[in-house]
Order: sequence, then C-alpha cells, then structure tokens
Amino acid sequence: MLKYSDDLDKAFLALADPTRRAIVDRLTRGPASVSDLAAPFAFTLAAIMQHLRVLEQAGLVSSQKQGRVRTCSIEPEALRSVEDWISERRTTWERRLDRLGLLLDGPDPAPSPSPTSPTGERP
Amino acid sequence: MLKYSDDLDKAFLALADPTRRAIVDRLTRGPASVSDLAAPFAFTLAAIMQHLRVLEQAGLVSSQKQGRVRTCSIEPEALRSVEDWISERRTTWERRLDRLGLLLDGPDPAPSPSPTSPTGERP
DNA sequence: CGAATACTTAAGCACAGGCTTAAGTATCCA
DNA sequence: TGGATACTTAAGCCTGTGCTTAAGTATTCG
Repeated sequence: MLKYSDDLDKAFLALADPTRRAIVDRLTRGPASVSDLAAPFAFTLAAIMQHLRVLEQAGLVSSQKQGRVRTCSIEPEALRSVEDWISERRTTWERRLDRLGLLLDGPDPAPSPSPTSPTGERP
Repeated sequence: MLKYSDDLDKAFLALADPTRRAIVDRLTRGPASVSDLAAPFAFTLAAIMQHLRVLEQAGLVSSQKQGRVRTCSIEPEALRSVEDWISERRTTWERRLDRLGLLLDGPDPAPSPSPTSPTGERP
C-alpha cells in the first residue's frame, strides 16, 4: 500500500517516544554531542543514534560533524508547526463553544436557513 | 522489557496517524457518530473503531452510546497538555537564545564562575 | 605510528501498529 | 416478529519500531 506520509506524521511519531522527548528536552537547554545525549540512558549508543535519526528526519533536530564529534541542536520551527496544528484545532473547538454559547444566550430566535444547525449537531 | 508509558506517549502516538488527526479535526467542528467519522475514509468501520479506541485511550476523544449510536467528542484538555509540553520546550529554547543575546550584546565582561559557560556549550 | 575516542553501519529479533475479513450483539422500524 | 442499521469483537497478516550485538570508519592524542 502506498503510504501518504506527512511531515506532521513524522514529527508526532518522533515525539511519541519518551527517550526522544527527553533528548528534545535536553537540546532545548543547548546543543550537545551524541555521547552527551546518550549519557543519561541505559541504552547503547547505537540505539540513541537511531532515535536521533528519527528526530532529524522529522526535522526536529539538526546536527553537524566537526572532527569526530557530531553536535546536535533542536530545530524550533518544527516544534512550532506541531504546536500550531494542535493550537488551531483547539481554537476551532473553543470558537465553536463560544458560538453555541451565543446561540443559547441570545434572545433572538431568528429562523435557521437550513434544517440542520450550522454546527452539524442534531439535538 | 517493562515499557514505561506516559499519557503524553499515548497522545503523541495517537496524533501521529493522519487518519486519527483527520478524525480529531472533524470532531473540533462538533460531535459525530462512528459512522459519520468513518464516512470520509476508504477503510472499514472496524479500522475506524480501532483508531477511535487509540484516541480514547489517549484521552483525546470521549464517547457515549445512546441506543445503537455512539457519539464521539474531542477532549480539549488532552490537546492542551500536548500543546503545553511543546510550548514549554520552545520557550525554554527561546529564553536561552535571549540569554545568549544578552551575553553577546552586554558590554559587561564579568568573569564566569565556571570554566564552561552556563549554557553548557563549548565554543 | 598506534591506541583510544566518537561515532557509524548492518544484521537480527521480539513485539506493536494498522489494516483486513468474518463473524457477533444490540437497537430501531415496519 | 423480522430485517435493516450501527456498531463490536476476534483472528490473522504484513510491516515498522526499538532494541541488541558485532562489526566498521574516521579523528585525535601520546
């Protein structure tokens, strides 16, 4: 099957793992080498490398190699786009609640143009 | 291996699937039945049910059955907690940048107490 | 040069995720 | 009552994820 894969898919998936979230959390306090990032964990370096690859492919982390040391940094724009996706949905929901509140409070029983309410609900 | 599983794990994992994000998106515009939610997709109803279970176990969606119809709604608090996690990391990162900016701009070359900078970076 | 360091790659394994089909149960309506 | 409707559950399949071990390469230092 052809799988449609978004940037958002990769970002959410990357953040769904606690080890990777811990790595992101560490990187918000400044860049770090692969060994630095691996130090807090009981996993092998290879495992951490794989987590870093997931984070990089999601655009959440970037890295560059200088000599034999690879330094990783977070990429805040990717973080932002995930945040924005959620924020948009939450505000859509809240606006809807406001609109419902107005309809319930408003003393003006103007007739609806369509048989179903504008919110799509069926009371 | 014992797997430590957070609420945040489940929420991010739930949102990592495009079908499930589409369901969440739909629900921000108002409650819907399982069939309503399934209608836009080429999948079987069973597949959608499984997606809904993931969303419910992540706390992102709630549902109640009335007669033979199950009506689903989003649970905005779970959405908020995911948003907050990201927001906190992003602001940590931005505050760090501000601090660095001040250090670079500030004309006061007061001696650092430690050999490494407070940000943990090694220039 | 040669050994230690810092990653990097590859293979393999156990298990979870996302679908399907093929049933089943519980309403609702004529 | 009987059939259509709206889920619900279970089994199976295939792929992907998260680790491991066991190598490898490239730098740096004595």
